[in-house]
Amino acid sequence: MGVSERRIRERLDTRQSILATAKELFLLKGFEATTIRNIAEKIEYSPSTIYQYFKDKNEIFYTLHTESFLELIKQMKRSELHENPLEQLIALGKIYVQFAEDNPELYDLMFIMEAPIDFLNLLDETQWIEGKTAFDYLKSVISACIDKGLIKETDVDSLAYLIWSTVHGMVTLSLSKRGLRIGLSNPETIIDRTFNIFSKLLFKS
Amino acid sequence: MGVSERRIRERLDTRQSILATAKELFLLKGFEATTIRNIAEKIEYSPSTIYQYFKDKNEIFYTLHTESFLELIKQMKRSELHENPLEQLIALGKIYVQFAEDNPELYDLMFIMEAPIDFLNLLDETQWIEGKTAFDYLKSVISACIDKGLIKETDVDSLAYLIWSTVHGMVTLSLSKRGLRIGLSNPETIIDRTFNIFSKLLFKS
DNA sequence: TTTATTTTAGAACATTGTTCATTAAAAAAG
DNA sequence: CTTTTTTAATGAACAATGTTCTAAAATAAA
Repeated sequence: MGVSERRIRERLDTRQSILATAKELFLLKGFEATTIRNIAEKIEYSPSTIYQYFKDKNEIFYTLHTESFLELIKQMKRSELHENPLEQLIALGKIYVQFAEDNPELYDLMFIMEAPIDFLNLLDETQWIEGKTAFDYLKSVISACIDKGLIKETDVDSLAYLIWSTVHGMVTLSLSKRGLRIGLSNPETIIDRTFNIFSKLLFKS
Repeated sequence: MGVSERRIRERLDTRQSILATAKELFLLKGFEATTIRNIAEKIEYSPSTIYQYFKDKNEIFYTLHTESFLELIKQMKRSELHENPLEQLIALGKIYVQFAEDNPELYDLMFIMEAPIDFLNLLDETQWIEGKTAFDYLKSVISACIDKGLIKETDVDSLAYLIWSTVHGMVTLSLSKRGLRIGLSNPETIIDRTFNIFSKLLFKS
């Protein structure tokens, strides 16, 4: 009997349509402005139905956060087009910044909002695998740089954390609108210029 | 007639007690969890009274944000105890990180939350003076380093933005709990170690 | 003492996330 | 084909939120 299989499929479809609609509305109106009732209305279900597919709003956040990491990792792997690990590392930084600029709401979900991490706590997961995967990838590229003598410093953890912090910092200052209106001469190019200086510092040492 | 003066004083007192209570509750329970009704109850006024002193919740946020900057700037000036601008810059970084660790909720308000900046937009203020003041202070210390030949790079704007981004990045990764659970060997010391590497990079170039 | 002004309170509104009892639908069993 | 059981979806309801509005209380001015 393929009946139960069809039912499982239908359930997954409904679940997916909830997620897709949630994502669409989030990107359109932001997280705060998107309500369960909004999502329900769009997929023509009652609000309470959504709670049969997701425990609460945080679980929707968490799921989208996980999905978004798949996309980020995919983008990050484009850096492998470069042979030189140094160029690869620079490409990685640019890809990361680009991803954040292209998907500010998703970036918020992945790296700023508390909801996904709270949900992780609920699951008793000791590791944040999505973040760890991306971080490990960064570390592997840095290790390659070290192996080829392109970077003097050898503490990979700290180096990776430094690089991540820097790009994350630049990106979040932009997203939170703190990078503007502080008297910069060319605010729109500040990330590029800062990125270049940082690269120089990193490789000339 | 000192009557009207007393009334003005009383109004300011009430306003201040609203702010103090708001701050106390924010620090205690976080922003989301603190409601207008909470604040009202604590100062033994009705919720609607608060709206005679503040336009809305965002104005309370904005005012606390401004107050907090006074405290941060005050802390930052402790760096002047050092003679050497290089040591001063390092002290500045440590003070900044310390401030964020000591006052995570306030840091959120000052550098992450949208509310204060939204309120700035409402006021048609083209400049974020609180942020600019702190940023200008950082730039002055960097300029001193450059003048003494302690840093090779000369683009002060970018250098300042780089340093700010890096410490801001480290701090926000901690506050959003993204720095843990990614497989670091000693997560509790990562900020210190990263800070040291960054200092080395900055001054040996 | 009366009038005017300012300050406070109380009730009410629209929205929010979420729950729960009930109904509708579908599948399984007879 | 009918009945029973399981599953899915709904609608009403709850408590809490920020905020507004009208009326009352308190205070100052006349």
